[in-house]
Amino acid sequence: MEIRELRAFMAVATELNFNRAAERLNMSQPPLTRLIQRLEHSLGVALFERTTRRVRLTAAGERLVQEAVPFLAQADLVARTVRHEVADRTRFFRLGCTALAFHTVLPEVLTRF
Amino acid sequence: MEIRELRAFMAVATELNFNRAAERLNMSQPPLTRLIQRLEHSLGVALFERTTRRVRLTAAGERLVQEAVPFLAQADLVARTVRHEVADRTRFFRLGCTALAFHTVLPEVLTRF
DNA sequence: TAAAAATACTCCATAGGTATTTTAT
DNA sequence: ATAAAATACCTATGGAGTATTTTTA
Repeated sequence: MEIRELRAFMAVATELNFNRAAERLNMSQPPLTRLIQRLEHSLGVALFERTTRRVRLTAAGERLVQEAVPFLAQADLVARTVRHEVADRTRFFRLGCTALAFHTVLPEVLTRF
Repeated sequence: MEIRELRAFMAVATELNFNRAAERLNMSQPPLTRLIQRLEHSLGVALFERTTRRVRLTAAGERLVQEAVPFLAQADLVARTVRHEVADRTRFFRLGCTALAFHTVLPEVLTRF
């Protein structure tokens, strides 16, 4: 189970149509079908009941919708949190020096960081 | 950011050594290095400070450890929950029939499910 | 008969492995 | 000098696309 697969799953669960979901995901329908098949295989569970006319969620699929929404939200939060950690900790500063120092003292000083 | 990458990250964060982490993950060291590089790139953040002698977590890396542990636990929970949904709903039964019915009535009955 | 999912098939990207290089102690 | 991460390179797996087939309402 990968995050990418869950995003694809949510697109299909929302549209209940593989073609439209694929378009929304900027991919074509066959790869999306295989992505969902792979997810179903890795979970050992059918997520959709599909005929060529209708796509419906199975009970397991309904449950996954409930689980995936907060889970994907948490995934976004994790990424944002880590990025912010850097923003909070990184401080920029400018360092000026004379033309002479530029190729004498400066290189040596910089190697210490 | 993918779940697989986070698992690899946790292995390195735990071992603080790419070779041992790779072994633990049943892969070789170079692909692991690239996996971590990809994760760092997708987050836009350095997670480790590495020299050839020492691997240390950056501030962002420390933060990701804190985030990844419960996140991966939730990922496992999601998968288990979905699988259980099926276990709870799926009921097996045996269906016997005569040799004659096997190729007369039975096929037609089964097509209704 | 038409709309939509699945499959077949091809191609390319990328993941993984082995060998090598680089680097810090 | 050595241990360990990074890089180069190659191969093969698998991911994406196009075209086609299948299916059911």
